[in-house]
Amino acid sequence: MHDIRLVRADPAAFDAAMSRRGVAPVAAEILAQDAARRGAQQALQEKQARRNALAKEIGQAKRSGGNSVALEAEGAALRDAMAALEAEASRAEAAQTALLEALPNILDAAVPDGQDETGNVVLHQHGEPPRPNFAPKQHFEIGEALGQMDFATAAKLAGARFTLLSGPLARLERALGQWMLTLHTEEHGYTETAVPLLVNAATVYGTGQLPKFEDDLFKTTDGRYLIATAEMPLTNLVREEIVPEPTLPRRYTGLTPCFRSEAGSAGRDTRGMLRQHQFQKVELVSVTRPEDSEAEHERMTRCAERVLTELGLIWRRVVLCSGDTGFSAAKTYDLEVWLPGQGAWREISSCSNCRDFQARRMNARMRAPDGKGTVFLHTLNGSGVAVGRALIAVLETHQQPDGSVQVPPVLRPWMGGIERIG
RNA sequence: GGAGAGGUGGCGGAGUGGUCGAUCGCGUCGGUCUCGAAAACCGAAGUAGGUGCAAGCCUACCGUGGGUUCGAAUCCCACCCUCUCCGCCA
Repeated sequence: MHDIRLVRADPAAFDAAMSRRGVAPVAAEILAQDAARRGAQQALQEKQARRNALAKEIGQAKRSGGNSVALEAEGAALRDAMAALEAEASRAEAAQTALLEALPNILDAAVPDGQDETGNVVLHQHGEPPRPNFAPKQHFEIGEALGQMDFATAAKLAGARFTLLSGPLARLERALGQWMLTLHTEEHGYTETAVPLLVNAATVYGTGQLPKFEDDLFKTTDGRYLIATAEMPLTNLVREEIVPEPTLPRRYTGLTPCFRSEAGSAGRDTRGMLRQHQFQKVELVSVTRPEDSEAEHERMTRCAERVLTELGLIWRRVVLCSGDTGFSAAKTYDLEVWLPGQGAWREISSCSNCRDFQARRMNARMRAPDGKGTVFLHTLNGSGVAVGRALIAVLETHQQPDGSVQVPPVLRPWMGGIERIG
């Protein structure tokens, strides 16, 4: 959500910022609604003031036994006049809000221009894609050969885009999640948080998936939504709060299933467990003072990168271009991992600085430094990392010619000490 | 799911149609006193919108949204949430 004052102050700059997002100019219409709202509100408030004065006079008249018939008649007329003004004020406000809440966040100046993912820019690479002396398999070939990854049975249970893991692979998924959570809580200062997986509309609105992206979510019969990411509940922890500044930054992490209804709708990645309706993810969320979010963004991304490094994966950091950056984000780093079986870089983490965009939607604030009023917090979220995709990367990266898979040393304590699967 | 009670300012808790944005207590902040502190006393202190160069002024907000009324924290309706008891249940 944008600050209307930003639009008022410089409509052209606002339209220019939106044009980077491919949004047609909207400032003029926003300002028209704003003017209509203010006009109606001003007139309404004058009448409200008169109504309050009348009510007092009538009260006094009645107490002293006087006649108040004329005053009451004026009040009745006033009430009717106010109804129209009130309707106009709320109509204009709703129209203005509808425009503002549908607009994506303003991009950071450092975000490169580009239409789609081909415009993203690689900033850093860790390791080189290896050239193994055997033909590396894709994760589903490895998992199915092991007899521990079963898509047919998952389809029987739930349909397409679900995965059934069993035995050591099921345990490997658990080990990955447990190890990541422990790393972030014990070494990165995040607070482990167990959250509801079903959330209400206000929560979904707060992080920006509503109202525009409702179709991407699973909705329950009672009007709730399955979380698409733990970002939703974790970020909304500060919704409608005025957070004491000394408690910032707040860093939350959680391991949750994520549910995405849109996954697979484009027909991409139809084989394997890369793109599923349900997957596990360890999420990182930070809430900071405005001046700290940029540094926090770097820090958060490094926390996610450490996960990949310690798993022995080949990865690179990419800054998303204007056309690929998500709705709520001002700037996003994707971490891409090299998948030897697929022979491609694939996203395994996405770390975004949303600045005050979500905080405005949530009304999440802290006291202003000068003591006058409040300022909106900054929120950030990142995968630390996607567990399902980490499983894929571990399988493809550490596969052996005989079809077995080496367990990365950091996971062995979580795997009962075994060094190899298969 | 059934029955009942309740949601008021940071917290507790008054207030059941008219100077109530709201008594009071606690907590917080500033001051007086003190060598310093405590106590005591005095004072300050919500959020947002509109308007104004500003000081300020106006408006809204007593869970949320409607309604009744000249006037609603107070009456009516719906919804949300909390608590107690019963039932069911991992």
